[in-house]
Amino acid sequence: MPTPDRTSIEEITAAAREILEAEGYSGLTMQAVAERVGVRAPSLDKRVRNRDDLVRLVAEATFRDLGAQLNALPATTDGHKDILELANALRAFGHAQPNAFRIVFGASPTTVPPNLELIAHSVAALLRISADLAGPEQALNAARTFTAWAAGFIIMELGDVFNLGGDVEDAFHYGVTHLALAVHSDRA
Amino acid sequence: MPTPDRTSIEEITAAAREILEAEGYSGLTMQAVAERVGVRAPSLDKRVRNRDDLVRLVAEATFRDLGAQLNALPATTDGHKDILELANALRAFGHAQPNAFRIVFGASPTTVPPNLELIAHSVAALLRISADLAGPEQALNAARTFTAWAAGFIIMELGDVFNLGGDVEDAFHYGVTHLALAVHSDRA
DNA sequence: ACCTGAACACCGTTCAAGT
DNA sequence: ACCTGAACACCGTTCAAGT
Repeated sequence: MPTPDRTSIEEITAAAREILEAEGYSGLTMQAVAERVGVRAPSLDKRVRNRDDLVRLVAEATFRDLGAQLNALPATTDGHKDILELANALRAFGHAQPNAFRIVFGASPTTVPPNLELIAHSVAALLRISADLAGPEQALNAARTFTAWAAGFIIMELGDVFNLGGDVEDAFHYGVTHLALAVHSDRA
Repeated sequence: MPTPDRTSIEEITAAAREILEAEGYSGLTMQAVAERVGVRAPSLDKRVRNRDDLVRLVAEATFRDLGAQLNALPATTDGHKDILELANALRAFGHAQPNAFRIVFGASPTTVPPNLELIAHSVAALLRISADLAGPEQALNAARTFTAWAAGFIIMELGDVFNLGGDVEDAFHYGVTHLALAVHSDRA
C-alpha cells in the first residue's frame, strides 16, 4: 500500500541551507534536517544518499543562486565599473551565506564539484567582464585571478584572519581596482 | 603519588597534524590522537581543552612553520622575482599540507586566530616584498591582495573547483605576475 | 512505496575511582 | 598528579518490521 510522500528534495535542501547557516557546518546533521522537515533521520535516505550528498545539494543550490544574482547585475560598457559591482555582489553573498560560500569555493572538508553546465552558466557574467577587460585570449586567466582573489579575501574576512589592523574595506577596494588595472594592461 | 607524564602538548600537536592530513578534518578526532600518542581520550583533556583547542594548536604550529619557510626564502633586489618565489613557496606548502592550510586561512569551520606576534613574524617577508613593490603606504593593502589571491587560488585548486579547462599552472603564473605589476604601478 | 524504531559503531565530554 | 573505565548525549547508517 503506497504511502504519500511527506517531504521532497527541495524541502530537504532548503532546510539544510537554513540549518547550515544557523548552526554551522557541524550543526548540519541528518537528524536536524529530518526534524525540520518532519520525518525521522532514516527516511532521508530515500532522497539523499548520505551526509556528503546533502552537502552537495546545498552547494549546487547555493551556486545556482549565486550565478543568478551575478548574472542579473546590469552590464555597462565600463568593465572597471562592472567588475567592482560584481566583486561587491559576491562579497555581499558571502556575508549573507558564509557557510555555504565556503562550501561552494572548495574551502570545506567535503567538496563535490557541481556539473559543468551549472558552472558555465554561473560564471557567465564574470567571463564576459573578464573578456572585456583582458581580451578573449586571457579571459579565463583573468576570471580565475578575480575569483581566486575575491574568494580568498571573503573567506579570510569571514574567518576573521585579517588581524594586522588597517581598513579591510579599503583593502577590498584596493584589490579590485588594482586587479582590474592589471588584467587590462595587456590590451594597452 | 605523582604519575609521570605519558605525553606532551608537542607530541599531541604532531600527532594531530599527521592525522589531519592522513584522515581529513573529520578524521581528526580526540580518540585518534589519543590512540596515536598512547593514552585514552579523556587524558588529553589535561593538556587540550577540547577539540577546537586541538585544532587551534594545529593551526598555530602550521602557521609557525609556514612563516619560517617564507622568511627563509632568499631576498633579492627584484620584488617581482621575490613575490613569485614566495607565491610558489606558499603554493607548495598548501599542496604539502592541504587540510592544515585550509584551517590557517580561515576556510575551516573552526577558526581561532593565532596571537598577534606570531602573525606579525610569519608575514614579515611578504610585508617586506609588498613594501618594496607598492611602497610603504600601500604595503598592507598590497600584502592583503597577494595573500587573498594566493590563498583563494590554492584553496580552490585543492578543492578541485577549477572546472572550466585551461591550464591552472598558467593561471597561477598569470595571477602573480599581473598582481605584482598592479601593485607596482602606483609607484611609477 | 514510504516511513519507523531498534541497533550498531562511532564521536566529544564529564567524572568518580584508581595508582 | 595523572590516567582510566564507565557513562551520557550525541552522530551517521543499516535494516527488519510496520502501514
